[in-house]
Amino acid sequence: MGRTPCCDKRGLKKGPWTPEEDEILVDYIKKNGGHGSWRSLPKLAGLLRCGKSCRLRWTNYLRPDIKRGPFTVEEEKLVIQLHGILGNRWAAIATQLAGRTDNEIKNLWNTHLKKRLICMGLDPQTHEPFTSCSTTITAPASPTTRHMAQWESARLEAEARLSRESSLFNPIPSGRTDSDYYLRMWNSEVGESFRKFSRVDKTACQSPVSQASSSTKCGSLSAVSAEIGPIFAGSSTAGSNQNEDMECKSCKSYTEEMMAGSDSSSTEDSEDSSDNALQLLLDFPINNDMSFLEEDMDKYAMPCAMLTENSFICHL
DNA sequence: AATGGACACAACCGCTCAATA
DNA sequence: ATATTGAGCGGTTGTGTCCAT
Repeated sequence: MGRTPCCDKRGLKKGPWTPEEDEILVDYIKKNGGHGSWRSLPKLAGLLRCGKSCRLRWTNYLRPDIKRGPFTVEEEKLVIQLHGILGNRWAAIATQLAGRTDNEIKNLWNTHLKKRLICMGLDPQTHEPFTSCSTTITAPASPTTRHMAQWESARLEAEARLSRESSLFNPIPSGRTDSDYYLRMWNSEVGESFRKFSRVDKTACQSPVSQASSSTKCGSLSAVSAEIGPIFAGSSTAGSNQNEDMECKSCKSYTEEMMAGSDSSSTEDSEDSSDNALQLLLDFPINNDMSFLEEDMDKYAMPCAMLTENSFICHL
């Protein structure tokens, strides 16, 4: 089927919008209680712009609910976490960040976060360590890289468990994509537990790994939280400060903080629960026991996209 | 002060999808 | 069932700004 151009481009203006054009567009939308048909809007409003251009200008810049200004640390963390689940689905990610546009998030990712992950030795697309191979996971050479690989492994395990536990209660409806499912999950009670425990919970930090392994069979939401908590709390404490792992603005400083966190864990009071959590993370087996993924795979209907996205799990 | 590279952001392009005739 | 259209999405590019040399 052929495609006609969205508009007759002859005589239409391109490039940056002027304040006058912005005003015309905003006035028109205000007066008409909405944009109506984008295709006809430019003509009706008296703009020499393509409808597509008007829509983009409105949704990315002029909309009254747009939140301007730099991204907060929490927002950056959320983008990274959601990207790990949703991939490059910027619009879907944007729905989780009030006032942020897909374009803005995409730019943030391409200019900051992607580079940060690369510096951390992680593939920005898969969030896997670059060092992983198709059959085995080998320990990265440097402690920092190894640490990040462990962090990622912990994240993937938590995601997998979260998925499996949640699927017991909310089977994926047919016709919905896996990532939609994860987004829904993210907004669910389970996701809330996930997010809550991604912040440091010192009590949970003291929970041993055995708690996590035993809870995989109990199927309760609290159990999911209990097992995710220690893992993510551990990851969060890996930085020099709790929950500060994404705060540094450069890869260098980030790496330094990671190193500082690792070093301190061996010297601080062993009763410190956050240190216990850090130790737990550092002791996370590099040849991770992912057997939990193989158990009753069919029964739990692990979404294939996730397995593909986290390909090394697939190959274990 | 001039210049060139890096960076950040806005905007455009092309594709896909859903709705509709 | 098929063709057409409008809207939305993600990738890419263009441009302005900053900073180091």
